[in-house]
Amino acid sequence: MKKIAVKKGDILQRKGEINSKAYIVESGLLRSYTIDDKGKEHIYMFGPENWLVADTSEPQIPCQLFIDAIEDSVINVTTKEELLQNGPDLKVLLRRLNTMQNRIVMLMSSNARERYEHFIETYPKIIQRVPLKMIASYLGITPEALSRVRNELSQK
Amino acid sequence: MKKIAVKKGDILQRKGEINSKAYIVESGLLRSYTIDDKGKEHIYMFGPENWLVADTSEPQIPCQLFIDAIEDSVINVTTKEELLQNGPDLKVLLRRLNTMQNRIVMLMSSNARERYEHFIETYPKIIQRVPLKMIASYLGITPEALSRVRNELSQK
DNA sequence: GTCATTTCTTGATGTACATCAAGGCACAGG
DNA sequence: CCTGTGCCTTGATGTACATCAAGAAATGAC
Repeated sequence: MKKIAVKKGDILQRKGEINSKAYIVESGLLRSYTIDDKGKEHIYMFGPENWLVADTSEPQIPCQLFIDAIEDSVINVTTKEELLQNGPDLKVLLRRLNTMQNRIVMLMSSNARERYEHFIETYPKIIQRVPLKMIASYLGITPEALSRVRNELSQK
Repeated sequence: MKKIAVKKGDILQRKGEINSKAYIVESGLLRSYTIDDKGKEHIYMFGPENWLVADTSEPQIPCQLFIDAIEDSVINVTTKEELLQNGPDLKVLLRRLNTMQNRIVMLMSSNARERYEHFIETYPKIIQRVPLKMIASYLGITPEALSRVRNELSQK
C-alpha cells in the first residue's frame, strides 16, 4: 500500500487493462467511468475523501472502468487481493452494495428531474466540486437536459 | 437458519417493512422488486437456485424491495446479522458488486435491444422460466417495447 | 490582461420508447 | 367443456429526452 499524489486529469486506470489495483482516496476527488461504443462517457462513481475506488471485475479480467482524478489528489494505492486478505471492511462493502441498489432502482424508476433532486440530497458536497456535465453523466442524461431541469426547478 | 417451502406468488417481504431477513434459494425462483410512486413495478433481481436474495438496506431501516416467489420454491431463511457473523462469502459479495456494476453501466449506455441481447446472453436459463413482461421490467422497458425488440431481432 | 478552451445555456428538431387501446392465445379453475 | 384471467402482440399516438447548432459565460494558460 503506497501513497501517491496525482494531478487533476491524471488517469489511474484504463478500460480494458488487466489491473487489480484499488484506490483509497485520502484527499481530492476521483471518478470512475466507462466510454461506450458510441464514444459517450458515463460516470459510474465519484470518489471523494475516504472513498474506495476500484473496478469490481475479477483481478485477471480486463477491467471495464476508467479511473481518473477530477482534482489534485492524494491516494493510497493497494490491490484487491491485499484488501481481501486483510479482512475487508464489511460495513463498507454492504454500504456500497446498498448504494448500487439505490442507483439501479433510481435509474429504472425516475425521470431526469427526480434523479437530479435525489443527487443533490444525497451528495450535496459533490455538486460544488464537479462541472455540471459530469453530474449529468452520472445521472444518465445529457448536459442540455440537466440544464433545463435546473432551470425548471429554479423557477419555482 | 430455517428451511421453508413457498408457493408461487407468496410474498416474503414487503417494501417499507423492517426486516433483516435474507433468503438463500435452494430450489425454485424468487424475485426482488420495487413499486414506484406511479405504481409501476421494477424488478431488481431474479433469484434462482443457490442465489442469495435480500434487500441490502441496513437492518433497522425500512427496506426498499418486495421479495416474492415466481415459482414454488424451497428457501433457507436467515438474517443479515447471521450472515455477517459467520464470515460472509467474499467471492459471492464481490461477484454481486460486479453484477451491479455491469447493470448500472448497461442501464446508462444501452438501448432496449442491447439490454435484451445482453440479458439472454447472461441469463439464458432465466428467460425460459419467467413471463416476458418480467424480463421487460428487469430491463427497464415496457412489455410492448420488448415485444417489438424481439420481433425486430427475429426478422434477421 | 488577452486569448483559447471548456462549460453552460437556449432553441429547433429528431427519435426511442411510453402510453393507450384492442384483439388473439393459452391455460387454470370450476 | 366452457369461461375467465393473464399474457403477448400490434397499431396509433404522445412525450421525455437526445441531438445538433450556436452563442454567452466562466476558467485557465501564458
